[in-house]
Amino acid sequence: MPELAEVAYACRQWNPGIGKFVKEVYTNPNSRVFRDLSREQVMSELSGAKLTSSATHGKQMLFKFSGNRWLGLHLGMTGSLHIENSSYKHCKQDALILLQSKQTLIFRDPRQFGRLRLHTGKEAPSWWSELPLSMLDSEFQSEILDDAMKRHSKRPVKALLLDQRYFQGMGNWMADEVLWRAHIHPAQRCAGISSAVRKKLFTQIKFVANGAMNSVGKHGGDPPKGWLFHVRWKNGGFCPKTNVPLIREEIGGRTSCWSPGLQKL
DNA sequence: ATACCTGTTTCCCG
DNA sequence: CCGGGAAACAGGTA
Repeated sequence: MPELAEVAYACRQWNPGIGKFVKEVYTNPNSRVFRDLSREQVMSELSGAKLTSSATHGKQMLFKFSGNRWLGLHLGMTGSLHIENSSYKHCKQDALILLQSKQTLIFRDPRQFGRLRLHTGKEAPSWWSELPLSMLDSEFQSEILDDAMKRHSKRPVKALLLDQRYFQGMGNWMADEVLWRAHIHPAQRCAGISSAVRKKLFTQIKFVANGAMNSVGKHGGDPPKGWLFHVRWKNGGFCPKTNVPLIREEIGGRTSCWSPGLQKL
């Protein structure tokens, strides 16, 4: 379930492995997550290396190993990280396994939309250091939203929110949550949004990003009670604010859920 | 059997 | 060159 806060939580699953050496590496020869690199290189570079730190930025993860090795990891649609004891036997969906003396670190991804990257160097790779500002950063301010909306004036606002160039870590459920709170219809074109409504939108982007980190990001469970999240997954849900039946429809290429009346075109 | 899916990249169009 | 949208990727689940 990998959006901003779920990625942060997933990343922490490997924390018990920090400071420990990797004895052995398993790579699944059939997994597409290796499409940008060679499995042989992953095995040779990570075998014997010590995991020294981990970090996330939006949906991206970066693990640092001794010997100036770096492993970039993206969970895609169905990726997940796990930790098991050292007698763990891999299953079909496991893409990468780092075997340590006391535990096994697992990257599992049945649908294989995730991806791995390798980098060697004193500094983190440029694709990481050049990522757009995080929504959680105090420097993430409304000008970013204003500029994006100006540039993409014809796009439905829902599609803009999902654009990782501007909103690192925003995913489908977060975007629906934000628009529901800001009372904006997901199909609304950016050009049709007033600066007053834009302000509300920015406030809710920050609120949902921070709120998700403080709930999902901490314990890995669901967001707080009352969030749209709990009722948006399937047809038949009701708006937590107005108790009116919700609408689900594809907008901007993704299933969107909104509350008619509250969010009008 | 069929439809659906918490993401990203690539390709095509204007 | 750009912005915008659809298709493709793949397999588990309902």
